[in-house]
Amino acid sequence: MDYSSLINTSLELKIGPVRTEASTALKQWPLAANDFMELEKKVSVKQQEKNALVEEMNRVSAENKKLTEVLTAVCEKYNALRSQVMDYLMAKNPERPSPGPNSRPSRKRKCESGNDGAAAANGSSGSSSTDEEESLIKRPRKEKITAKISRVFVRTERPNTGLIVKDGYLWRKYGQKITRDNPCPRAYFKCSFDPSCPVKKKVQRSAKDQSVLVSTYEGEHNHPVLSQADQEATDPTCSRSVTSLGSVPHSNSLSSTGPTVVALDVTKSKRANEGKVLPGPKPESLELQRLLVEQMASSLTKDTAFTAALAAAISGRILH
DNA sequence: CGGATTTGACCGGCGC
DNA sequence: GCGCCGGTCAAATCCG
Repeated sequence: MDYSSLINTSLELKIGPVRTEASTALKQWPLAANDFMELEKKVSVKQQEKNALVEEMNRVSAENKKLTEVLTAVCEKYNALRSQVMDYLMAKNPERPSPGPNSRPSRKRKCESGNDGAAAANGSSGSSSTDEEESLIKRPRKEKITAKISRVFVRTERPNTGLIVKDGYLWRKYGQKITRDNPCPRAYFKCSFDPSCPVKKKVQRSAKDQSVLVSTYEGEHNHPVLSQADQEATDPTCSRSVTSLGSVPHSNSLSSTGPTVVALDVTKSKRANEGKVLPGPKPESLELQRLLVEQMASSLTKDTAFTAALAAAISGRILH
């Protein structure tokens, strides 16, 4: 990305005309010739400074370009490494996350860690016969649910729209809870399209960035995604792009080896509630460009040499 | 009036 | 064994 092409570095300082004015003045008032000679020298010095500034700006632009490339590479490597670590941890200790001083936040039900949902049902084996019947009913379902876990990040522009992630399926909210590590409530959804569908969904705003909704899918749908007509009947704001998003729990879920992290950004969608998979770097690059322009403008205004040249150009134009 | 949502209570796993 | 915490249930409430 060449920022120099984005910024007009010439700034149209009109230094040239100042020199011609000085030459004309020389002819008209010979007594002031020495003063104008000095002025001419100063103008040429300013011109050199301007060239140096342009050169410096080009150099900084090239440096920024290199840094952006390095940052992109680092991000890619980080994501790859992170998924490898997750795979390794889950393969090494599938029942529980690795213990440690920070293990407290990960103290969750086993079913969330992606494997042992039957343990919860087995825990009630010592109770009454009705409980046993319940656990017999619940056990196979839980085993199914914990088969696949996927996680989806959805950025939303409207923080007050609630914990609704349009993904092409029908969900019924059955609970909401405020968790310890996040001030935002977590909503629990079941698939309501088919009562026998074992899929569950948890939606919670990210603690770090509350514009990001984190939805965690557990299990696999035993029915196809809603048709476009069905989606529009249930939610008129749904669009074709939502249909593609609806396949996320299938296409991005992993086996019990670990969760998948998918970054989705709907801020660029025409409608706020649309979900759309977008390549990450593009909006970031635009933001980076804007930031760079602002920083360059800021540094230029702080540069006394530049402001002096600018003042000379303006005064020359006014005198002219 | 029926389905969806809300919300407080309850259950069970887990760490201490 | 106790208390904390996440997950689920179910009655109450809302809404079209």
